[in-house]
Amino acid sequence: MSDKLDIDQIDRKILDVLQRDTNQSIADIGSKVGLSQTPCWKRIQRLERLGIIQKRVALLDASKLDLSVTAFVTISVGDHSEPALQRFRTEASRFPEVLDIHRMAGEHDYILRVVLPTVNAYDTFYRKLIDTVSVPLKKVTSHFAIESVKATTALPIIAAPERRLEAAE
Amino acid sequence: MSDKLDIDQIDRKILDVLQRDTNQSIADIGSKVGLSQTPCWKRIQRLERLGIIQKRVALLDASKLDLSVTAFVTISVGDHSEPALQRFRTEASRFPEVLDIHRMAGEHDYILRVVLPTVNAYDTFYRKLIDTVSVPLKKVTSHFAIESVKATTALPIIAAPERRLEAAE
DNA sequence: CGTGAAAAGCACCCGAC
DNA sequence: GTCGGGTGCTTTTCACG
Repeated sequence: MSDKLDIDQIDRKILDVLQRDTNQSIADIGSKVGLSQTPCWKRIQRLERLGIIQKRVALLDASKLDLSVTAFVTISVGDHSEPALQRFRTEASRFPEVLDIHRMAGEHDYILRVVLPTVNAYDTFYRKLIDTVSVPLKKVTSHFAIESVKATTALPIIAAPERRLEAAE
Repeated sequence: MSDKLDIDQIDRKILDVLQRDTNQSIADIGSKVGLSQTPCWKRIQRLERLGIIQKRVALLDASKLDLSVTAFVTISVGDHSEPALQRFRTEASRFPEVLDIHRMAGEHDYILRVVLPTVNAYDTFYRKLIDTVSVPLKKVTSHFAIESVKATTALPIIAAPERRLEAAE
């Protein structure tokens, strides 16, 4: 009824292919990982059943949707009681502009990644956030990203690809 | 030959559905946004052609893949000349552990989001990074995430859903 | 934009090897 | 694990209103 969580190298290859592009037939994926349709399909089913494949989604181009401002907000809360923390989390999570919330070790309690159309909108968001969480925030600092150098959702699951020696050197 | 970048409310609904789950038939999506198959399909094609839908991917569960450590690394580079910056970017981008690189305004030059199996692995990564970029780094600070409170790839594209009044208040 | 429908491809599920 | 095959859903493409 339940599977062990054994993931071999072929499973990892399948995952790596899928986390980069799900627009491929199972036969295609199979040939990329050295498997024929049937077993490849079975493995994918299993990986989905195990929850290792969480979901399949479309990634959109933020800049083409008027969402050019990314900000990281570091927050130190003033009240560390459980109910206060819980309230902070659920309230902050409600904002669709807040894509990620990480609880941190050390200096800050939380880091939020926020995406918005303009810096102006950030100001509005910022006030609404402080208002809504109804928890005293000790320190809130905003850091704005100007440019995205790299952005991927693909996890490093293949045994770190050996860096090839540059041919041109 | 080319389309204007006009996205109406129905397009946004389609995008919102797709950025949460691509495992649905076009008929399903259509019914969710109030469209029948054919026009819904045509809109999706257009959104793909325009590059607003960048790609379709599988999202994996990092914790089930032995990738429980997330770190944010803030970096200030010592040499701001173009070739040095360029070298830093391309070299840092090569690391599969580095999921995101943002160029920042203000205090830090860059923020990296790094995913790794253990804190031990972070140490190895850290040294390799400093070694590889071969650019003097003025200041490198590591911030570790202990817990993920929220994590989504879904952009806030629907006109901010009005916060409903809580019924229980 | 809608309907209806046809063609092709694919996911999905066999059983045999 | 492989292969071949079959069924039904879906995508993709029509014609027509």
